[in-house]
Amino acid sequence: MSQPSEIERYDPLTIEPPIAARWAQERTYSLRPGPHEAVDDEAPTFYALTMFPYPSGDLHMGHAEIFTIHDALVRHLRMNGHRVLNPIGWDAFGLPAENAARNRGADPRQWTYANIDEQRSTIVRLGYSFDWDLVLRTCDPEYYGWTQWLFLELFEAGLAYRREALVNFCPSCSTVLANEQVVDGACERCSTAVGREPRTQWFFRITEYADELLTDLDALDWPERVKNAQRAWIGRSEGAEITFTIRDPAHGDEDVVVYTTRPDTIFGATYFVFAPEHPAVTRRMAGDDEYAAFLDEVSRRSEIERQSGTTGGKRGFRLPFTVHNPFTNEDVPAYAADYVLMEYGTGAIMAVPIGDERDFEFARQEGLEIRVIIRPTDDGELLDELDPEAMTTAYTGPGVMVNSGEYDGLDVDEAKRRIIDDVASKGWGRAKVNTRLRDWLISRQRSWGAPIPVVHCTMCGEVPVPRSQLPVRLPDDLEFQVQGSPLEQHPTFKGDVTCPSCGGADAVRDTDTMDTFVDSSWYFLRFLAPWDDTRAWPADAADRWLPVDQYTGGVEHAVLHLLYSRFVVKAMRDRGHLTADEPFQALLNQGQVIMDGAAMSKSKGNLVVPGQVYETFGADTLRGTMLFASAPEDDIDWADVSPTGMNKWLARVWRLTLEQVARESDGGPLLADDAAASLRRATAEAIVDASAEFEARKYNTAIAKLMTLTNAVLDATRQGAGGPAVREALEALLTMLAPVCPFVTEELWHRLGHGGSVHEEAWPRADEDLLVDDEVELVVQVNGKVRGRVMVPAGADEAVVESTVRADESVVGHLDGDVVKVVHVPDRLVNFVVRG
RNA sequence: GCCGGGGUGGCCCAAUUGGCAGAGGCGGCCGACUUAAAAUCGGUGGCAGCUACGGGUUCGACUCCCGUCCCCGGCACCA
Repeated sequence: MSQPSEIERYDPLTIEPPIAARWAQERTYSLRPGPHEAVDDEAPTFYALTMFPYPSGDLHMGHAEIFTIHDALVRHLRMNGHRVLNPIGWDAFGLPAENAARNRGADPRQWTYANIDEQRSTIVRLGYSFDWDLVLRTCDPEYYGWTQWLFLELFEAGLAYRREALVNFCPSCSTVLANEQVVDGACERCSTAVGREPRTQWFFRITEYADELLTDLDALDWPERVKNAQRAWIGRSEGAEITFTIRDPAHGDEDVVVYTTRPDTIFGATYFVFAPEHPAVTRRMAGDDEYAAFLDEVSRRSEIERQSGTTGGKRGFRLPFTVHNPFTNEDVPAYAADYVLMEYGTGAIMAVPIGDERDFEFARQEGLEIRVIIRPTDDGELLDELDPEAMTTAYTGPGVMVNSGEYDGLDVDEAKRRIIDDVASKGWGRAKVNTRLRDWLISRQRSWGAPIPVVHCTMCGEVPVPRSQLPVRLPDDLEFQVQGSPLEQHPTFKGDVTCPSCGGADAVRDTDTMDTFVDSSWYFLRFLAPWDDTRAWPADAADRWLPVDQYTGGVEHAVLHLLYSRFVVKAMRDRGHLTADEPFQALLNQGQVIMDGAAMSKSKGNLVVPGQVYETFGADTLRGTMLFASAPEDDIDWADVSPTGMNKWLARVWRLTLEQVARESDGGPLLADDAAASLRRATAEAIVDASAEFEARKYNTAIAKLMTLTNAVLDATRQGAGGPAVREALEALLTMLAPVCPFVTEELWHRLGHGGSVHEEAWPRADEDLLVDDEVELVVQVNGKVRGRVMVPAGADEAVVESTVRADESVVGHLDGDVVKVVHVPDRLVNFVVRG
């Protein structure tokens, strides 16, 4: 038997770095031929993608988790014969770089690239098998020139347009603020109250695709909660638009349209509400100081509420005119109130307190009439009439119409249909589908982003920059420590341009940049050929690889990034640049890495960084710990996991392998036949079990199966014996562990005498013959309680089982009384139902 | 309020979807080796009443149904 002292210690810090360096240097994991090349090959293709990181510093634990899950998937797929596209890049434009520039005078480009270099070396060190020939950074002109191309495509399709919108504006800093820079309604830098200022902004017309974005969700293999979040965000509803009339002796009458999902309740409309900024109201109220004050208060308040998440009560303003309801032919009071939003529907509503909780609350608050127009029913049975005095909330359940003229007695659903028909035939309105999805505001008054490729000419108006002049480069010498926009104030960027259309000099560049979500809405396409300076992506490659087969990333992007990417793919499809309908077929949201039940953060002092782990135990231990801690979708509480335990297991695998190597060279003792047979069986079982777990991407339980196999090897070799069965077990163990712990498995594979890489091995197949049993153990239950177990021939029928049980003294004692029924599950259990 | 995910040994967590409740790990305790310690190795976990609680369906329920409690995450005046 080998003495422990002769066995080399497991020393990951020595074995890992050279292997990592070799993989990076030799481009071991580059896809060859590249993704842009068609291959005549039977290997199935698989596009695996992780949400690319933002380079705000070195990798954190969250990155390590997402990359580890992703890399285990990728390596497992490769071993199963897939041709895997596995690129990596950086989402490199954005506010943190600009803030570093403003606050510390750093050059955002240097700051960003330095962080990317750091992240890149950590990625290499941790053994993630990305394709280093397919790398992109969204802040490179070679990338953002094509982001600008995308803008032009959307512009030409009529999907990019400009209109006025309210933006956050700090009067003291004289700059526009992003939403996250507004804290409790004040500027985060100077605490001045932030105003909402109208400014002309670029939008992408994502609402054009609302229906398709909604219906196509059904076919995606995404977590239900993400699909639900998108459904809620799109917010489709069916109803009607109905025209009411403002009765205003002072300014004249005017038609005003409302949107409602409950046209059936129109006879209960006892007042009318406009959004405070509704043009029909602001026009009439111009010069009214009281109204101006109301508007101001409401806009400020809504900003605070939006930031703090509180709802508070409703603010209303009684308007000096009435509104006429075409159905009841009556004039009702008109209000402006903050609970009606200008951006949704038509910005005006008919208020039905009896049937709408918000209207009910406002009516109570203002002492307005609550008119009963529905008689509740339950399964068609009439219930008591509603009593507005006694009600504390609106009634939104089923019922029949009352006090509703010709519609009295109709079921609400029927009334709804009838009223929509009548509205249309009388010319008072029409059926209408609405969504709460708004067009995507992409203008950012920031300078570390892709410039919007448009020139504003006094003669020609908005003129897109010709594709031949892309990219519109960000100047190298931006001065960030200024008030307002650095791009706007740059000496030449804005003004040094002639109109691409008329050639006139009376033109300026647009000085806004695009939302960074634009950058990330198409990067998965650029990966197909990031070096190609003749096109954004090769269409044939897009057809070959899209949609992405597995996208892995955090839930924080449940709506925006994932929705924008879907929109871009559909728009590009309609422009003929690809044929896929969707960017990401399957989505995996990994859990968070937390600490003691709370999010990790520097300020809480509970931050663990990957370096602390891999510099102590090595990358394999970090990776193994991550995957073993929980299923990929579940959170990992770092306080509950044990890198030490993982490290001990890997050291055990190390020792067992080297002992076997030593035995083979010294000619050590062989296992007894029965020990060898039972180890071979354990190996076959482990292959079957672990393979299933890997297929299901349950890496935590997959590792548990590999630990079980390790224990079987340990058990078999306890007396120092070895032989082919041990080698077979170890080789199966190492190949299956390879996707999780790529370094130690590679090293041990070589120690076992193999010249090639373990990562190029095929996934092991179990010898099925080893798994068939002649005899199986059957559980014996009496009245559902386990009373014993018996050995029976595999596949034994009920008669054989029963006679075996009756011959077994240990259980037969429980069988006194009449056996009423026998339930037999072959090879599993038998249950005797006894009475008496 | 709405939507989603949970509640199983001291702890993290499994359980082929209705079929032996504990796989794997952490920790603890006991033991072997050692002069001793570390490392390594072995052993060790719920009694008729056990899977948050109360009912139900079933030969059989962690699993399905009804009700209740608690925890986490997201959305939230969208007419």
